[in-house]
Amino acid sequence: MIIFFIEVKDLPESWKDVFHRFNKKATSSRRAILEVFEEKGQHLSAEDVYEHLRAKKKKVGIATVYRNLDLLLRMGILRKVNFGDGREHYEMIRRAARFHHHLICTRCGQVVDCEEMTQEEEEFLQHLRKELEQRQGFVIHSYHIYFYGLCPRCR
Amino acid sequence: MIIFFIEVKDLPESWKDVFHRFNKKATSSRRAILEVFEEKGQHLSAEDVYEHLRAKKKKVGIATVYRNLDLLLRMGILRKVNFGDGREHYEMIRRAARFHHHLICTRCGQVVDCEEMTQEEEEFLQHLRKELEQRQGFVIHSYHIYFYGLCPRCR
DNA sequence: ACCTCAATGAAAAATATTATCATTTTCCAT
DNA sequence: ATGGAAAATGATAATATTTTTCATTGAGGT
Repeated sequence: MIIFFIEVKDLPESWKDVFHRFNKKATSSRRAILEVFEEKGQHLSAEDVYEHLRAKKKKVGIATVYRNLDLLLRMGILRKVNFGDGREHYEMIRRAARFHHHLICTRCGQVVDCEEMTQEEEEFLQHLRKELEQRQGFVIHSYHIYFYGLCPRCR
Repeated sequence: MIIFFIEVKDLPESWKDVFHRFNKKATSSRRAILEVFEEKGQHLSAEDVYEHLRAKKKKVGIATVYRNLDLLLRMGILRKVNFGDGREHYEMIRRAARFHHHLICTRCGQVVDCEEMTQEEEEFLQHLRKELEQRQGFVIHSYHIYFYGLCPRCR
């Protein structure tokens, strides 16, 4: 019984610890924003997040949304992605580890997440990464592939 | 003598034909913008292009720069690239064919073009493309890889 | 429970991009 | 070459997105 209690209490609380590790306050806005990403998932713009929060009756100012998207970015919880529609989008890196690439329809703008790669693909990219690191003197910590084309409906 | 004349006259004129094929006028602004990309090269923002034009004593309104970047995009001469700095950048596709990836320093924002890939790399990406096309029902016409990390000075 | 400082909301400001419209330029037909 | 129709441009206004300001609120340590 006690073990059960610790489990359900501990799991949703873990973000709090993350904020504390960064000397940031685990405010209700921040938790609500993370909740949106966990529920609604992929690549949301600031406006998207703002709207989803309103839909959940959780009013957070748009400036706070922007501030916290940037914070979560610097904390390494979100990453920026861009589909050429004039606004920045964000997605959880935890999710990005599984859904790595993006396929973008250049006609209707639809964006599809592509699931994880095969072993072979993973190895290839490690190889390419090492080669670029040597050639350019960079330390590469991540990468992102965008594929452009026409979706089933537009082709 | 006649042949010589045709040659030097024809080569710099070829953009004119491209515009005509699209039923667009080969105006001096348009040619000046293309000249900037041919001289200054990679991934310029609208503002970058505008500044380079002024430096060349060629005054083109910023609105015209935006309009023509969009036109050249639709004509398939430029492509958009994005480095998360809040503005769109453009580069020539002709050049993109050789300089394919981008390496972005997440600390100072420096962007490095990476030269063309090996045969092996090219084959791998063709393979990945075909697989995605089948899995998602897309027709993929291009792709773009961004690598993120720290440049030699920031590491 | 209090106190401090970070976080927030509302609104203004800064940036980037697009639309409007009168004027200029291209280019086709003469 | 010249004239005229239509497209392109410049200047500016409008819009969209993101950031800043500053007074007020709230989190979390004591």
